[in-house]
Amino acid sequence: MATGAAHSNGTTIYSVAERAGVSIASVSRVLQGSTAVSDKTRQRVLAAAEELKYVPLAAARSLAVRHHEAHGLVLPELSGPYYSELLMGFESRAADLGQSVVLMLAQGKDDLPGAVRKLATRVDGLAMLGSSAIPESTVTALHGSKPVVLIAGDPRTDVDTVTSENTHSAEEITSHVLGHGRSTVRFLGDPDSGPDVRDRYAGFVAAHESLGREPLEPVRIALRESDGTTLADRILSGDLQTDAVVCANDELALAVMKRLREGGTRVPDDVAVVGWDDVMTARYVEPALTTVRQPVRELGALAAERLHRRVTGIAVEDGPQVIPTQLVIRSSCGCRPDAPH
Amino acid sequence: MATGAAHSNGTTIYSVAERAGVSIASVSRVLQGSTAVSDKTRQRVLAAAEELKYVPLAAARSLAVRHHEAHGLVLPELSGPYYSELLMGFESRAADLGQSVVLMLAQGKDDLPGAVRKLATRVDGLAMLGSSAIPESTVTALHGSKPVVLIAGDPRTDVDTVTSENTHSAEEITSHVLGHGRSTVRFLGDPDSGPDVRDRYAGFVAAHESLGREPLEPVRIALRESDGTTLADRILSGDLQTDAVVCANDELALAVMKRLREGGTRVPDDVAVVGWDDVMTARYVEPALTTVRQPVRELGALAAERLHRRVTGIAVEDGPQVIPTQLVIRSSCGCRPDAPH
DNA sequence: CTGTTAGCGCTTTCAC
DNA sequence: GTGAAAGCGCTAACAG
Repeated sequence: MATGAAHSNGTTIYSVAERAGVSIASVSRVLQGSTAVSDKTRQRVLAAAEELKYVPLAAARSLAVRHHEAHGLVLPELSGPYYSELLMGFESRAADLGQSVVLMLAQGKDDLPGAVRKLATRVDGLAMLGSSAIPESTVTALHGSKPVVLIAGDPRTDVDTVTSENTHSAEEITSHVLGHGRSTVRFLGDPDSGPDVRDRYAGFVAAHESLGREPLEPVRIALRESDGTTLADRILSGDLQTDAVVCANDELALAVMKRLREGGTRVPDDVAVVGWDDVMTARYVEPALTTVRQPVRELGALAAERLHRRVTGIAVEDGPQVIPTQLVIRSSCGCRPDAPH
Repeated sequence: MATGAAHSNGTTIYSVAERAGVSIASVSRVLQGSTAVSDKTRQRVLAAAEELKYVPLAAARSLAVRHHEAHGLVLPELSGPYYSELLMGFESRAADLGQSVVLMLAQGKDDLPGAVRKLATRVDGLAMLGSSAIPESTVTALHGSKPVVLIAGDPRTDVDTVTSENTHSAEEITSHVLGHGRSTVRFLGDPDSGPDVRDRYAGFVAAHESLGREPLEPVRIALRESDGTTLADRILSGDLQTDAVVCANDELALAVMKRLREGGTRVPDDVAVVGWDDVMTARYVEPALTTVRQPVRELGALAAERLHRRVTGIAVEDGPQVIPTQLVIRSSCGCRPDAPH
């Protein structure tokens, strides 16, 4: 075989071997930290590799070893701090484990299943977010051929899942609002948009029931600023009656609160507002937003680790992994600043 | 050669060929949309591929064609909306161009140059952000072996660069503040932290000079919330005198403004505050933040496209590419709400 | 139009 | 301990 040129650096295992005066097998051995190699050979190879700044071509290595040392991650999109944090956690842990991460955003792909299958072709496994943007069928189809871990999706028995706690925290924050003496508290968000919103609504319902109260139907709107504004207008116009809203995320809560105040409604006096996520803005607004903080970065890290264990075949305790969240009491719920509860 | 099993789907080009009753060459041909293939063969192959859900193994293909159909992107980190937007734009355009994106975050890598070299091994080219977190030497080293495009870095002649406009906008926003009759306006941010901050300061200086005023030295602090708070304390204590601050980003501006108000200083009456980026929070705070909006997503898309052109050898108009920004006047500069200028 | 075959760069037996 | 050689799955000449 010829001493192939080409490739990024231009240097191949052949160049290194030649330079070191050994066979490519030896080069491969020392670079893989493999078995017995004489110290002399090792030195020569190391030196040559260093001088040539040799880095094995990933594709060639992948083909030979039949894995990619890369994790796939598919997220709906990237707006807001949630996905970014998740991604940071994921990338960080993946990198620690020596895995590259190839990222794919579902948004704007017209053939998501196809794109995912193509993605699967260059990674050892993939993590994907459970949401309406990423149909469960997509993960089901993959599972069996490649390890998959579902993030913030439905706990399933057939696929690894990592989630942050939803139901209990939702019950807690709802109870807190109810505890402020509110009578008509509404849940803002569509339980069908994804497992997390669904579970938060479940907690909302539970809080009511444990007090013997009748929970209201959810107000099914998307978790975007614009939807919050529109909704606030409905409250202002008297179209929707309420004295407290439990929002499925902060973006929504913030938008509602802002518009409500612009319209002359007092928050929390007239209507209390609470959110979910604890985004940066939450503590900047007046009144500061009561919300639930999720350890999102950790969630991402966990997903990467879990995936890696599956890929490498390390035994993994089965079952869904759920990590706890934290209620953050500020003022928008009716508590006074710096004097919660 | 045996009919290899293995791989994600388990199906290889051999399985497809066998199933279709043709040679692997024919399979490859129709799948590459290559030259003359009989309609009959095409149908059979297509059918077989479909039934087997065959997707070529990326590594094998890469090795054969000697490119990866993937773009690398290295970012410092991912907090705040800036990088996320950039990434979304990049991913979106890259996907449109049929490129996967493998992402690397500089943060936390102790051997960044090494990591980048390894990354370079699995992509056709990479885009990286110009910042102090990613030394220019890193890109210089790569350039020559792989196409590189620098985002928001120093316009260089040896490397492709895409940037959003800084100096002129900075001059504009500073002039605006000066126009409000402020006498001691300060620039918050470290010009040495990166090309963008440096250019913004240059605009700050220019604004002063064109009015025959003496610009103050920059207050060199990092663009983080905590640094803003600390700085606001210095103003409150009288340690630092000023009646207007031009901040190098919104996060900083927001933090300063918040602390100032907590300390009883009126914004904008006592001190005006303006920022840069137009993050979500900017329009939620009271007073709403005057700032500069950057088309960040577009910047990312541009980077992906430029990179792709380089990779594929399409002729590219040389020279730095800079896209315009937009001054967003709200109230924190001294303008009254809904009655700018 | 189609099949055979020679690599792409790397890992890994298998002999020596 | 070390080299020769056989693949990994795919593409691209090269003959028919």
